[in-house]
Amino acid sequence: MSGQEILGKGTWIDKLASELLQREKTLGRSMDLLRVESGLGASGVPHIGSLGDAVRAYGVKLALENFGYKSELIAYSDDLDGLRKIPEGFPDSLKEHLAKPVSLIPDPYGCHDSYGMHMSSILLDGLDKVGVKFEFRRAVDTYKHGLLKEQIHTILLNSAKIGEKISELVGQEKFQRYLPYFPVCANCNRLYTAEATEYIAGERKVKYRCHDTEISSKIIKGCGHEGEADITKDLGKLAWKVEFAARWSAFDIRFEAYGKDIMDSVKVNDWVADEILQFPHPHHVKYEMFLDKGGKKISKSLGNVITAQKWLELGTPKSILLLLYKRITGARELGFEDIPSLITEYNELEDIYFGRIKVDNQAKLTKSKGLYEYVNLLNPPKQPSTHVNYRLLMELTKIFKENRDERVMKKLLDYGVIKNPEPEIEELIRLAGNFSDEFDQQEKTQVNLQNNEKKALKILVDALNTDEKLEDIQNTIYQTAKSNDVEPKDFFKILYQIILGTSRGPKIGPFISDIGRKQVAKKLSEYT
RNA sequence: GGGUCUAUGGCGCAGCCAGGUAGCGCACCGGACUUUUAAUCCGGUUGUCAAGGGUCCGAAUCCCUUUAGACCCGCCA
Repeated sequence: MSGQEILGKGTWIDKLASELLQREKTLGRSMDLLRVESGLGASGVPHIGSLGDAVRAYGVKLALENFGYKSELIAYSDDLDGLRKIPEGFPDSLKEHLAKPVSLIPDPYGCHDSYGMHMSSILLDGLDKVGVKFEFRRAVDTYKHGLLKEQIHTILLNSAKIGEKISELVGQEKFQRYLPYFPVCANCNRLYTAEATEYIAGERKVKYRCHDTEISSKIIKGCGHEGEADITKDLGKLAWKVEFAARWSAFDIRFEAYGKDIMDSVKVNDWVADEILQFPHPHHVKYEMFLDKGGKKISKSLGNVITAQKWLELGTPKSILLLLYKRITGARELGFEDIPSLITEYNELEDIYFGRIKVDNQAKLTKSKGLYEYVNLLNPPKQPSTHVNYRLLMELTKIFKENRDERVMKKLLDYGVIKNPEPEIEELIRLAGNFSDEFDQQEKTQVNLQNNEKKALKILVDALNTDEKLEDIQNTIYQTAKSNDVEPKDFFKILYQIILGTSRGPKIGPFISDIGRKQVAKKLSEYT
């Protein structure tokens, strides 16, 4: 035992926050307000990874507050980025807007002020739904109001030095030839095509020429326009390699997480912040990308995008928060099929938190309780909720497709799993139902029947159709099979295949009563 | 070229970041219930934690080396 004390609530979030505090103390900066930042992409459909960045940053904010400091999360939409590619499922009409800042492109669905806002809103909506609070900022306003003008000025004055450093740190040489600033071409409204070559410091203007460029292995035509852009008010933006640094300095950001795909950019930006802008870079944590179940990067074109909205149709907000807070290290293969186990895991954590499950190891107990608190955004409920085994719910929702809420609830009451119908349970039934519908649409199994099996099935159909009260459907099925030379085992299997599309299922007699004898008879008769 | 992650029963994975009894699901075996199906419930078997070294009273966990796989960066963001 190292004798190390447990920090805060014992999670990686607390550890990170305390590292941050330690660092700020050493730097001697004001600690009146510790801002954390999360960058939101605005050019593609936001997926769970983008959400994760903000949710985790919010966790750090909560940890800082828990340590007694004031903190704030800035959610910054990169809506001055140019559109590089039309996302899957979006209209081709966007083509004419390629390379334009996403905040200058009209919303193809007409519901927001721009394409960029449309995309950002999807993410903001996700954050609202899981309960994350933030201050929203937009790149387009930030530049328009000249909030970064001093930083841009300093960066452009030092562009030669920066270009050299970029080459040294990450081997990229283009900024030895061009300024790390992209004006929006005054003639064609395009970004990236305008290459800035000279900074007129006295006028705070850059000279540029709009020419052809290559983005995502596609040639974007420039218009040939030559002009000057005023960095304090004309539209344009810093290149990513230096933009974070400018933002950190202007907004006084003390923490920002980043994905491993932008590791190099962060390395450069840290240097620019420290050495050029004289603003000690924020504390960082790096996380891995979410991959799909085959270990492939999640990408729109592969159709494996996991959005918060879709997730929340299938699982609880807490299942997302648990996923994102349980750990940050390690590569993650992720799919919607993880939802049931996350919900189960949450219930376990709740049991630990309320002392229903004993955990001997003190450190682990603290950590589990802490994780539970973070998943509840440090505002845990006073009472444990009613737990329903999610697997049971999925089984039940698979069986009942009509009047699902009512009938599944009734079953749960019958089984004694719950005492009273509760709205939360109703919600769980809805989610589990969506999940079943989504993942249980197995192809209509072709059931090939022998003559004797057909005959047995016909007799069973007749029996089910009579109004006579059948003492025991289970028994009837069994006897019907036996008296027609069909192995009961096979006969049951056939019934499961026809009714459920699987080769196994719940005890079939009571099950048929539940669904309704006539209804089952009708379905079975299709195969006779 | 540079960088990151991963490797744990037959299969799929958790545990690792803050060292202290190697766990879960599926599969498998046994029992209960059952009219020899199924479901459910109870119990059980399965591991040199990739290999090697180091630190430590103690390592799946921390450090170094090696092997294998995956991913990211070297357009843009």
